[in-house]
Amino acid sequence: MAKPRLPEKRWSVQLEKRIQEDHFAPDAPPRYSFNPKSEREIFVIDTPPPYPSGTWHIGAVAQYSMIDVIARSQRLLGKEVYFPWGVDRNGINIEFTVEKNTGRKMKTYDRAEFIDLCEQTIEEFTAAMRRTARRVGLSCDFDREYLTDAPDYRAVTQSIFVELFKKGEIVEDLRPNIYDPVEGTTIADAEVERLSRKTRLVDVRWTSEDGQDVIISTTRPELICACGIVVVHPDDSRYSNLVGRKLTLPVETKGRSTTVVVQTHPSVKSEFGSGVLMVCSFGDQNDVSVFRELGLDPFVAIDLEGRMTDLAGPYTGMKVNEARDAVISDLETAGRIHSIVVKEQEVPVSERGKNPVEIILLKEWYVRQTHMLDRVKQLSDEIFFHPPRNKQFLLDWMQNITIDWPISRRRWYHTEIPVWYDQSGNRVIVPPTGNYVQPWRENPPAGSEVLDRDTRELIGTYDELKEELGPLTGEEKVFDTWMDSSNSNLFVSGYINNPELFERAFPTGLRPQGKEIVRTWLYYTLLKSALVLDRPGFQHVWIDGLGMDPWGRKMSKSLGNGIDADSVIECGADPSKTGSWKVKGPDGKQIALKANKIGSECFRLWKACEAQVGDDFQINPEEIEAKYFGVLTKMFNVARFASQFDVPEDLETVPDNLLIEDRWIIDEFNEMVVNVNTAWQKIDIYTAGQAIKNFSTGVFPSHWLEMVKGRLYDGDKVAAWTIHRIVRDILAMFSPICPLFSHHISTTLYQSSAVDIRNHPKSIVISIDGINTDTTDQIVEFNSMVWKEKKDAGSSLAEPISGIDVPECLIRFTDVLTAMHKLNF
RNA sequence: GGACUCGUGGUCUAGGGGUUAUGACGUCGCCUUCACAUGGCGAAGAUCGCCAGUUCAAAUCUGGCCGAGUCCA
Repeated sequence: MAKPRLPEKRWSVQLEKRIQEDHFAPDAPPRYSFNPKSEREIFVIDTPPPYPSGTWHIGAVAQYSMIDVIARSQRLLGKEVYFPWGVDRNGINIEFTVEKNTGRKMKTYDRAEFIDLCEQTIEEFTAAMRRTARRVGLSCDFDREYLTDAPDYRAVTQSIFVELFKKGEIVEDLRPNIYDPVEGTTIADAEVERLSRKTRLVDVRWTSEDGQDVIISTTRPELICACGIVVVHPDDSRYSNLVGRKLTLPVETKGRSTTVVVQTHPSVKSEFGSGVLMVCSFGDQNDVSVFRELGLDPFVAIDLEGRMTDLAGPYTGMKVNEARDAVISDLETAGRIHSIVVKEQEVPVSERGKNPVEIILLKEWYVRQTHMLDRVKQLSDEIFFHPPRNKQFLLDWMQNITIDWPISRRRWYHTEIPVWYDQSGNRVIVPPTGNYVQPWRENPPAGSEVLDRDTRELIGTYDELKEELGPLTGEEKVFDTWMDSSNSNLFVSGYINNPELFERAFPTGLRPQGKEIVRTWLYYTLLKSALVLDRPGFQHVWIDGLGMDPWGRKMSKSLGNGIDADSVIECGADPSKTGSWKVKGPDGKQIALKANKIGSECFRLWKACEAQVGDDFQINPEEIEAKYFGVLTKMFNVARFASQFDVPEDLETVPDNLLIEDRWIIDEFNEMVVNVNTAWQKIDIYTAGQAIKNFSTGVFPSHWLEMVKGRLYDGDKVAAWTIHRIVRDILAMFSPICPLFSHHISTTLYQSSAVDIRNHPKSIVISIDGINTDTTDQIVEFNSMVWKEKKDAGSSLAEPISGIDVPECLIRFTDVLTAMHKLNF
């Protein structure tokens, strides 16, 4: 046997790691940089900028590798791909981390000092994330890294804010807001989640003006002071005599009427409690909508610190929980408690802080959205969704939207709202486009404009009016981080910073993301693109499922079923470093999973071939190794086998003396090429992966290779051409899925890297005379039959056999099959 | 409580009115060492979650139920 040019006997994670390190070495050529001036079709991917929190969830890494597969396959199709590397660094998470690390609450710090601490901390996390990104072979343009907390990014967020403010799409208003009293900030609907808690459902006896007793159930007795009305269901005959009567509030209050009137409302559930509902400003979203519907004036019962206001009379100044206890005990003393039941209740809490939220009247900034929902939906009809059914998540969410998007937050490590107020408070100053400003610590830059605060009418330039504005007050509030994130497509496509590129790149080529953030990231982005440009934000939206534990449950700390990304990627990176995972199963028992070798290429191959886009996928390292490491080994061995035969100088020109078996395998290969190419164009990773895997580990080595071994060993140039042409092209098509693997083999065998190829392999033009759609099945069937015969006869495959005829349908393959099996007649 | 998605051999998966229901992993038996035991041949293993309906015909369509998951109230 000639010496194979691939010296390694097999694919290994050690080898993978060496290739990876070379590939991303500081002095390695920049293979993946984006050229905005390129003549090629521009394809911008609006990658989800990960939030550096210390660990990168394995499901997210899997998803990110698939985005890389898309980026690489689009390059292979000849497009100029911009696969940005962005990091999302704004937000309350890092503030919490700093608070936890230092044991000090944010508001005890000097603002500038706290911001510096956040920046340092997030930079450490970011560095780890950059390493992992390269380790899994992401072909991002790392040199153009963008950070959402950097001045250039924040400038875009602020500029878009100013633009929308001038257009009247952003307004300031006093409205009920969801508020986290512990963290002291407003949050949006999308940031609320529900936790199950034990709550006391208190049945309180109220009395009407004519002396009737009425039982009203409530979990929020401390809010009786904010009760604006009592309602019953219009069909509830038990209470029809009450409607229109007045009830006396059962607790002491201050500065308000001591009675409320009873009315009917269809939202009341008659079977809940006594069927009588007190509506307070604001116990929950239903209260908000009833208040709005009936045109009631809300009472302010809870202040920004989460304490009761003067309205609560004797309870003024108490925290909500204290007030609840006090009210219950006073009601008890007054004999007004009918009963108390402890119930499981779902309590709305803030997603980040897990604190029970309150609804509070606050002056905040809003992006108007309720008037845009139809338009956003229309525009989204122009976008291709992958898979189409996942569009439903977006539609469902949009159907639930009833209020505008509150965007101001009372936090610090976020993009500042770029507004100053003049002395009178009637005029605002906003910066010119492209500036990043921090109003809490600086004055407006030159070129700022002065606008009427209500009408947004331009009054003049800041430079002219400086003197008459009086001392300015800078806005202290900041933006919801989704205000930054929802610009990501505009930012990466060149909006504001590169108009020439933007012209060509928008709507952004692709938004890939997980389905769990459809209601936030995707929706807000589409809303922004609609408000700013009245255009769809994307050409394609690719919505993937979530990575689950081996039993199909969400991975979470509380379940103890998490699997760390690094442990899978580094599994087998040196022989002593095998993987073992202790995971809590559904029955609560610890289960140990073990694997010897996985690595990033195997991990990527698994995700590409295992899960259709959009479905949740179970992550089980044992299975990844068992099912996919062997595929890499097989493909590696095929290439290694080929590498012992000289590579023809011209792999482009098709030899005119191909034998029938060569033309047959080329015909099979051609079919695969077409399938893979079509799949890449449709952003269908699964189909492409399956097609490549099946051909490369199936009929190609098992049948064709066995047929032509003899010719190859005899130095047949035509067989060598065929094997090298096919292997070379397979590597190109495979490079999006396993780039390091393909890169290594292709550079070793063909002196040029598969990952640099910018045109998809084409079908090889040949005559298919003598080959039809059944040929492959017939060959497989015949070969299997002969192998079985030999096995049954107890002879080795290398031994001759007699008594077998080549069937009529394969008559043109007689020579090759006879030689292959050593058939004697 | 609601919406959406999903239930196909032990595990994962394809298919989507008529097929001997696809393939992979695993299991079992046999073989082999000339690229590859990371290989080859073969076997066992599925009433396609349950029930009803539509139809000449249902894993596939419809409805209900059960189970899982995600999201929401």
